Amino acid sequence: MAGDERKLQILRVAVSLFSQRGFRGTTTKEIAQAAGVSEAMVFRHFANKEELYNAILDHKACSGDAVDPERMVADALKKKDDRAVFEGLAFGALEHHERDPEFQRLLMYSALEGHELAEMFFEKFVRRVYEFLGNYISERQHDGAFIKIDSAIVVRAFIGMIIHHSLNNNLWDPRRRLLGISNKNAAKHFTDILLNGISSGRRPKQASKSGRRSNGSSNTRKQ
Amino acid sequence: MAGDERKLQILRVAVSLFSQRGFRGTTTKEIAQAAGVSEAMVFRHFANKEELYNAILDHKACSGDAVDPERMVADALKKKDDRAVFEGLAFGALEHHERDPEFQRLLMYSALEGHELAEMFFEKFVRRVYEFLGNYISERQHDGAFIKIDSAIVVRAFIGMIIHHSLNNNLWDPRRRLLGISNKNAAKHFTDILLNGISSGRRPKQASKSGRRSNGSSNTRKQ
DNA sequence: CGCGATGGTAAGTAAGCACTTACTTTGGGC
DNA sequence: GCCCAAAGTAAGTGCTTACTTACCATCGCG
Repeated sequence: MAGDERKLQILRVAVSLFSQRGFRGTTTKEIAQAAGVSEAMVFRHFANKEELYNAILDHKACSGDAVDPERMVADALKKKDDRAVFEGLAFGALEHHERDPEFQRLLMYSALEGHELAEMFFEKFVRRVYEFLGNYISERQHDGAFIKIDSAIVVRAFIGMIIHHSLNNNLWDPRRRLLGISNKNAAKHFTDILLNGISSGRRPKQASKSGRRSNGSSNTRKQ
Repeated sequence: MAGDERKLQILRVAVSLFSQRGFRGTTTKEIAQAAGVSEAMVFRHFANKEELYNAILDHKACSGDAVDPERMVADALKKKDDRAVFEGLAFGALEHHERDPEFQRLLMYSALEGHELAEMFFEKFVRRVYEFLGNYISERQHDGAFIKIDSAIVVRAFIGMIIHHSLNNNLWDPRRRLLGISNKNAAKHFTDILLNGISSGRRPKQASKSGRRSNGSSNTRKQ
């Protein structure tokens, strides 16, 4: 196998293991075994374990995975289609986390263990979401569409619903014992709550066509 | 130092270290040193590292820390004072997480590392919150006070705002770069958004006395 | 053919790990 | 004052860890 090929393969295997067990909990031997090579090969491609971990950063940033949430809802932003903005962001994030659950674990471990990866993600991603979404909300407040409230609080509330839901699905309750709904439904209902929560004036009380028999332990399953 | 005293001290030190570095990342030597005793003493009181970790469970459950969120807002529930119910829960949780930030880290590590502690917390705490809060919401929907929507989704949305906010304060953004508000304000605004979001009929558009100059990067500091 | 760059390994090494053993100190009751 | 249990330790044990060294194998190329 060619050098660069092997290097990438080791990195991918490492990402998977680091996301499962964290940096401290993953041994270089495990990584080598999972990649089907000897430990020495790992250290030929990466000077040490730390460098292997840091290489994830560049890989995740450079490879196609880098999502730009602002561009994802760019036209909705231009059209001031609030529902499309928030639901689009929510759905995009939920789908992303479902497709790549490893990444969320990796980030959580990274934050807990205090690695650069978490800090970088925060700076390059989270911060920007707060900025552009906060600005959009401010704009709509100026339009009189939203009530007056610190836009950062609104962003936190909305991101909170989404991230917490993903964290539940990926980490705490993967069997969906508490709540099992499709990402589309989740995005829709979170958006409903938020937009109703911050919209000013008369609101188009939605017909609740998906309003459900609502007892506390209902467990909507998708499909 | 008496046996039980020392045992408790070792346990407390262990909780602190486990919360900082996780189970795998904490060595028994470190625990012993932090407790000011030799490693052998740790193993006199706890058969092995795993048992020491599991002892945290009993300790956290038995000691006064065990909060019953349902009882905390019991009279608000009885009076059907929606605002008091949600704001009380939010404020209680936020204060608890601020006073004992170790616990949230411990839980996150526990969930990632797949320990019993996380599972137990989920079963004994999270599940019950979803149940009683879900039931309350269903009741209020039946009263016609809230719109029709799966109550579990509402619970998830609200818990999401709170937990995500605490997680930001404790883990991702302890310096409050994105949002620095008092727990009281956070609880109030999250409750505003949620109650506006799910209340049916005419709503008492709150006067927004605390509505703030709202630009995207505002950074309200408490005090 | 030869030969050097490249992909790969077996077998280390020193430090660190959870856990043990064999021993010393201490303090309260008779 | 003596005794013994309980509190405490120094110095291991065997295993694992991150990382190294010294060596093979295969291939393209003159």
